[in-house]
Amino acid sequence: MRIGELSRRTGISSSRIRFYEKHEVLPKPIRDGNGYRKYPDTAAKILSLIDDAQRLGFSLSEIRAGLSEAAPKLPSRPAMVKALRGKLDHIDQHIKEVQAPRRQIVKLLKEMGD
Amino acid sequence: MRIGELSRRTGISSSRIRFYEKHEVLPKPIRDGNGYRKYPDTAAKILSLIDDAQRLGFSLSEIRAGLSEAAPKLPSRPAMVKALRGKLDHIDQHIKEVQAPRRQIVKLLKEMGD
DNA sequence: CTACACATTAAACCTAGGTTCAAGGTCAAG
DNA sequence: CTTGACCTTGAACCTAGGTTTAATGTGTAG
Repeated sequence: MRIGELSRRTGISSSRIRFYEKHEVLPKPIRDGNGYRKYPDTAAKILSLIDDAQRLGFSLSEIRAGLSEAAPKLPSRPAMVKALRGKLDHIDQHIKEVQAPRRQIVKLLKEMGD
Repeated sequence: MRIGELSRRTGISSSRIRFYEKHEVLPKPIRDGNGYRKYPDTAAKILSLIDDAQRLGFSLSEIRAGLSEAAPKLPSRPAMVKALRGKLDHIDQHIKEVQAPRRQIVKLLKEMGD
């Protein structure tokens, strides 16, 4: 599929897709005779993975690192499991970090007799 | 106190303090005869509040909004309580948002028989 | 042949949140 | 009266993560 369809399928703008390619987050696709990018169906899955990861708070360089480990045989089970575990740890760490100040706020409110 | 001491006390660089003033996050201090900024002791508390709020994931414009409500009588109880409650809600919302994908990862890992 | 959607590139622009720089003023100590 | 630490300003620069624009090529339908 071409970049426009990939964009439509994933809801990610073409410029963003090119941006990811340029910054080596998304692997370079092959080119058609006319020079157009030609993506395999798996590209949509990879893009969605990237999008999900970003929403989980991963930076593009973290995603790049995680993806190059898990890729190129993208749905290779052990790599996938490892990546998922990594994400889980990342989220849990994040929640922990955010709960310290949360507890402090609760304490403050309690002290204010409220 | 002058900007250098405020910076030392709070661990926030002078340029960052000037940046906050310029972007109306930190109230403009009075000026000394020589034009130097002269801060009251409360400035350190306000700055620390800003710093804490940022670490909780608030943007400067959210902080600006929250602070202008709570300020200028900074430790006015009802405003303070309101601000703290607001922060609490914000954090809880954030945790909620992050837990949806977390559950999905857990589910995926389970499905992979792992 | 023309129109129109779609593709290409490099480069400029944008927001957020700052830092760094250049050119200068102030002030206390020696 | 010079040195050094501190202060002032505006403007340029930086990273992240993109979007927009301009100039140009491609492919298909009427």
